[in-house]
Amino acid sequence: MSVQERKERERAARERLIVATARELAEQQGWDAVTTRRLADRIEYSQPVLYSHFRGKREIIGAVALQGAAEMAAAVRAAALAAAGPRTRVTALARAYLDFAERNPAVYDAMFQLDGGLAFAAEDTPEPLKDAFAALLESLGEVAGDGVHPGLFTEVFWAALHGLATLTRAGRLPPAEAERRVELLVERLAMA
Amino acid sequence: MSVQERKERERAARERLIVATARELAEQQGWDAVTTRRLADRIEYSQPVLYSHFRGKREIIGAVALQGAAEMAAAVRAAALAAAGPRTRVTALARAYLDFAERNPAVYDAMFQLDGGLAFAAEDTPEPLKDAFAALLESLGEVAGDGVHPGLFTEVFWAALHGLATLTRAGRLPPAEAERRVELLVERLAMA
DNA sequence: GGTTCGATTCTAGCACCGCTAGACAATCGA
DNA sequence: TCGATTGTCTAGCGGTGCTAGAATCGAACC
Repeated sequence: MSVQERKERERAARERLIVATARELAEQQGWDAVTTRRLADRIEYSQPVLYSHFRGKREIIGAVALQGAAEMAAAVRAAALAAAGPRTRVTALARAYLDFAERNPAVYDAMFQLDGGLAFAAEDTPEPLKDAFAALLESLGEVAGDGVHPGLFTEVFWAALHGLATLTRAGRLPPAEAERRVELLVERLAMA
Repeated sequence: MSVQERKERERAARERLIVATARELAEQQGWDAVTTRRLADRIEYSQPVLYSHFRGKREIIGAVALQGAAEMAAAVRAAALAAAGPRTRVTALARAYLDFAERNPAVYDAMFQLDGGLAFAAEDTPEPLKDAFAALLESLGEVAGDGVHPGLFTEVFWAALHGLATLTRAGRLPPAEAERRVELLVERLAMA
């Protein structure tokens, strides 16, 4: 009985170790460096062990993505909570979002650039993903403006943030004026 | 003399064939299917021939990206030219951009999602890329609004379009309301 | 026209990838 | 203590991007 439970605990711990190690390796050297061999080596198990926890590499990426979604939701909510009015709340939210993307590039990639085998905008979308969107909606909905559907507005605002995040990180936009771009975006999109 | 020229022509033709074939294969089956072996097979040459034209696979992706940038610039300009006022011009531009991304997903990926080894927002940025941005700037600059730097405004608008394009295609945004999102974006961002 | 020689192309192979079958070892229940 | 079950590993498959060196071709000269 207790033996069974101990095994399950150990197994769960190992699974967390795999995800944490994959994330760490990805942040350190990029997702290309996250090979099943290297990952297995780091957790000090052989390759097939990974496949007893996950169907394959993409599912590991998906696990990192879910973890990231939860953290991002928390970060966004924390930033929004610390701000006073709707307008400053949106600015804080935008900064928090972009800050998260900049500080966790590999996790952000797992969430939005790589194929983690996750469903989006569907019934079987995992809870953390839906919640991350909900976190955006909470603050953005109140500045959608009259007659504008809050969900639709959130999608547009989110897309803009996503575009800024990815283009900036890919070197497509000069980093120097990132802050001015955020200000312009909020000023125009958010109806105070 | 003429022999040398003929050889150069043939060589240039083969290079175009490589790029066109890579693009075609990528659009048909995705970039994952574009392996050096398959590509070599399709052009009816052996693998090493590819490496006498390009340093590696990433440079082939880069070549497709440049081709795509030129086409996108043309598409955007054509759409803008056919529209009357500044506001309708911007709407037409946005639709043309998203339409290009949707109809040429592999090319769009080569331009913005994959590593084609191209420099951006720098001195050594290839001409087609600078020109594509210029095409956006031409129409977007006139709706930047008072006191807003046209370049900065273009960057923000472009980022929003890029976000919509990528999130939609990745299944992160429901395709049904794409048009409404464009309308909302233009309505808010563009100062008529 | 035959021969030489340089440019061009190919064959074969490297190290690595994601993934898996089957051998082996450790652990549990009787 | 023994047998069965569970867990883990070794070894290997077919694939990847890329390259060294062999082989072939074709242009130029005698």
